[in-house]
Amino acid sequence: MQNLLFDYISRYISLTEDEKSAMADLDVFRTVKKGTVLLKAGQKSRDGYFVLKGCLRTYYIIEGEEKTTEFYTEMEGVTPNCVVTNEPSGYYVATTEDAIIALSNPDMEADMFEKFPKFETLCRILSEELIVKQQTNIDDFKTSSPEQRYLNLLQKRPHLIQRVPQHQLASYLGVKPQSLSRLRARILEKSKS
Amino acid sequence: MQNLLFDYISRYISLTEDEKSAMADLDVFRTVKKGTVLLKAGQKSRDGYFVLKGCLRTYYIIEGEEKTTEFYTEMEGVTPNCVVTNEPSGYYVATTEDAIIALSNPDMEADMFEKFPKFETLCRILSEELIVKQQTNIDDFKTSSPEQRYLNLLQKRPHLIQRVPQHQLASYLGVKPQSLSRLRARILEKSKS
DNA sequence: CTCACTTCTTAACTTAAGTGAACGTTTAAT
DNA sequence: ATTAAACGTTCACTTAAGTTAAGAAGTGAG
Repeated sequence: MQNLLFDYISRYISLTEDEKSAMADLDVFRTVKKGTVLLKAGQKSRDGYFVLKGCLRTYYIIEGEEKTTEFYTEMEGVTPNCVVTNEPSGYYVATTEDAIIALSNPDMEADMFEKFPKFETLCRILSEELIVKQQTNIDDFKTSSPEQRYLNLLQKRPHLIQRVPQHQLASYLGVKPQSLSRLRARILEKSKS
Repeated sequence: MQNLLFDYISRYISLTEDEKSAMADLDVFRTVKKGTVLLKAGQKSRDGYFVLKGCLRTYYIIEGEEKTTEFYTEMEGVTPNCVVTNEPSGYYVATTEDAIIALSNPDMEADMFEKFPKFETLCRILSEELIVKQQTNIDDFKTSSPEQRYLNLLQKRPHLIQRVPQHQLASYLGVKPQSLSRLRARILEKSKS
């Protein structure tokens, strides 16, 4: 597990043995069973989650209905709004599979930043990269129809379609499960002719 | 202008006179006429834009149609994807009004980070904040209908509706101009009864 | 192993957005 | 000032998503 994380970080900055052992001392890894809710809407938490294995899902409950807004798989991380704003979380975070995650929190980060300024650079770079990814994401969503979004997902994250329940996927695509079924049937129909 | 920017930054970190004058030396301010395209899709640029006055719009041209994805007004900034990824820009950036903006670019930032590490902290904090804002944004969009989005906008950025042409607003809300007209008529009808 | 529950799909009907067109109004260019 | 272009609204029609309901398939708890 350690190595997965080190390899990931090494893509951005080089790590000395000192830095690696400081990270190891933090004891950040957790194994989490499928279906575990890590954070509930309305709660405050200081924890960010980085997925080493498995899948996390963020969702809202609006008028009794779950609205899935994102899936996080290997080498992706979530920092819930509450960690940054110190207000109650807007959404739930749960595992959709058995998972291994790394936890982070602002205090831990501040410590690391002080000891190893390099980590702050890492975080800045990761943040900037994430901003671009998020922007691309929202732009793709805004500029395409549910059908296009599904085809897009099929291209960009084909594994997701296998890995997560259809009704969560539907909600993620911004439609009802029935519409996702229909939309897939429609696509299949087109590809025949 | 300087002071607007300093005041904004002071919300996050305190600035010494040294730091202020280093910033002043950068000569970042530009006045831009309404309708100016600052960046075209397909181009590479190293410039980020921070709006001091006026309004910027980002949009795609997809199958000959403009798709507006965001408006940036006072004290909001855009860093086009190309600045971070060094790939061609996905979208256009243009002014919708006469504007005063501050330019930034990675080289300038790197210089400042070296001289004043405080600025890297500032950028990290701003980035983290932006990530949360973006997430909230996309979540709101995903979990609501065009009508709800319009009502939401009416609450959160009422000025935008006055400031910006309807067809750009429609596109921003994910519908055609005709649908925005209809949707507004529908809302008006409801509020009567 | 069975029963209950969740999930996925299909169908018929309703509602809202897309499309194409018309028309009056505003804006911009010459 | 005139004229063309762009803009916003309305309408009739088409298409796709929401809703409600039903049934088949898969899953899990006891």
